[in-house]
Amino acid sequence: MKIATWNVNSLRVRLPHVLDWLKREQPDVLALQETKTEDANFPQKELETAGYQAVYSGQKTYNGVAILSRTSAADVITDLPGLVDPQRRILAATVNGWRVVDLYVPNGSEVGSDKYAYKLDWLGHVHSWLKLELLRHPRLVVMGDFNIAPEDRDVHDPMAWNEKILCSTPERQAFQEWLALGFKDAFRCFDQPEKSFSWWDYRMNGFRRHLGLRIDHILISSQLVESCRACRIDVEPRGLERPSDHAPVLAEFV
DNA sequence: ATGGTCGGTAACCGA
Repeated sequence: MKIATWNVNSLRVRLPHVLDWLKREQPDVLALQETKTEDANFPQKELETAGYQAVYSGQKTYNGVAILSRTSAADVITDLPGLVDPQRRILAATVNGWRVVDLYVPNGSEVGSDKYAYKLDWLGHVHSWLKLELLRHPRLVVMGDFNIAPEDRDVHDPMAWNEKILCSTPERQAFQEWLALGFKDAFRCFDQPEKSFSWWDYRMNGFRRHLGLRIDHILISSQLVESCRACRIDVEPRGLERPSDHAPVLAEFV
């Protein structure tokens, strides 16, 4: 079983990269964020031709999540009980006996802003729901764009980012509270290169200068830890012409 | 030096 997550920043623009990457990596599951595509315009045909089924929860201009899979997805959820939110950021489905949760966590804009309050509130709601989801589905994967760099080693310049958005203590605390439910950060289950990042700002030549953050994550439930064999970030697509600002993250299981 | 670059959509907003 090979699973992956990728914030594509517009599926329409990135479809060629996604199709190339699917062909090369052949994941069983790929969770996408920021598809920015209404469901009616979802490129179902192109993905089917590549051998992938898709479930999705899209909206125009902003947000949008999708789960691509080789086998069919069941029990699809797009909204949480008690969380009324027009923003399409959540998608859960059962694939091949695995519960897969695809999240596009709010960015939060700036510490102290309305969007920041929304982010923390959202993280709290999802925390409560994940607690239940973990009871229902012992084999649970939660992956996506978390918009949180969990530790200073996940930040190219921790001093510059100190208590800034994506790095603030309340955000990191929320991440730790999720882990405390019984998840492991798959990436940290293995030795990794220093300065491993998954997102680089388009501005300031961020990628070329390695000015990145690790904000895209794969959380795995305890039951899956034993069978996890690898987790890595594939920086290759970030170097392509007209790239997403995020790189895909993959995890492999026996 | 508080900038810069994308994507979507049509003057800016969000990231």
